[in-house]
Amino acid sequence: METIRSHTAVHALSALAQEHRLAIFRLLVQAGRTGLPAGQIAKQLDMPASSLSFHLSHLKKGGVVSDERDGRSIIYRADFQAMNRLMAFLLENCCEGDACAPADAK
Amino acid sequence: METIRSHTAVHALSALAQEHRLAIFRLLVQAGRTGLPAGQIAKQLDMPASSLSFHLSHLKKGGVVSDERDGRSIIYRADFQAMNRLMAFLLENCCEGDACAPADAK
DNA sequence: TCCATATTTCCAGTAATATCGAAATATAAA
DNA sequence: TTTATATTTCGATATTACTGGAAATATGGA
Repeated sequence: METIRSHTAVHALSALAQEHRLAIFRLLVQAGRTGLPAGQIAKQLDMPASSLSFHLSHLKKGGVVSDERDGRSIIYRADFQAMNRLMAFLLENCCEGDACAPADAK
Repeated sequence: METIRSHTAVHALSALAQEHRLAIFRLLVQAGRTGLPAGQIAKQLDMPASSLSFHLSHLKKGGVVSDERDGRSIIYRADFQAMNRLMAFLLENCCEGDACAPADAK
């Protein structure tokens, strides 16, 4: 797995660091590979189309979701690879190689 | 492992969603259980004491680091348990129980 | 072509966040 | 008790983010 840069991680994190966007992302996580069209997300989370669109583009720029047009809908999906890279980055080189605190903390 | 609430996750994520704070956090991750005094962090990342303090308190409020006074220094440590909870929350109930996309994406 | 549906872009107002010097606080050493 | 060190709080300013209605764009169906 390739490693990411710090500012890439910041973008991903700030994409997720907002109630609405986190809710959108988690909905997409649950939807899995199938994903969800924007309209479905708007309906399930009860938000105005313009707000949703604003947040979706933020999530996309942050690299944590992808989009694909399907007819007049646009399907959004969580990017699981990106998430795994982000998590690896957060705990990179942890604990100076000692008995690993993250692992023990589980 | 207990589960966290959405707004707890947002606080943790926005704590990490900033270049300086992410750098501080990753430094603390590398330091492991030992942690680092604020002054050491300031020196290694070359930032003004007031800025560092602002960011440290943000990280603390976000629950991703803890602090402990030691003489006139204050030792900061990454909270690995909190991180594990956060990561679990992000991928909660993924993929409707199908073959799991996050696992495959590794 | 003309209309309906799905989504995005634009805009302006409002709110939240980042910065860092100076002053304040807490602890330890002389 | 005076002085030095470590860190935080205050305050003013600058920047960035959030919101949602209205208009624009893209697609598909009649």
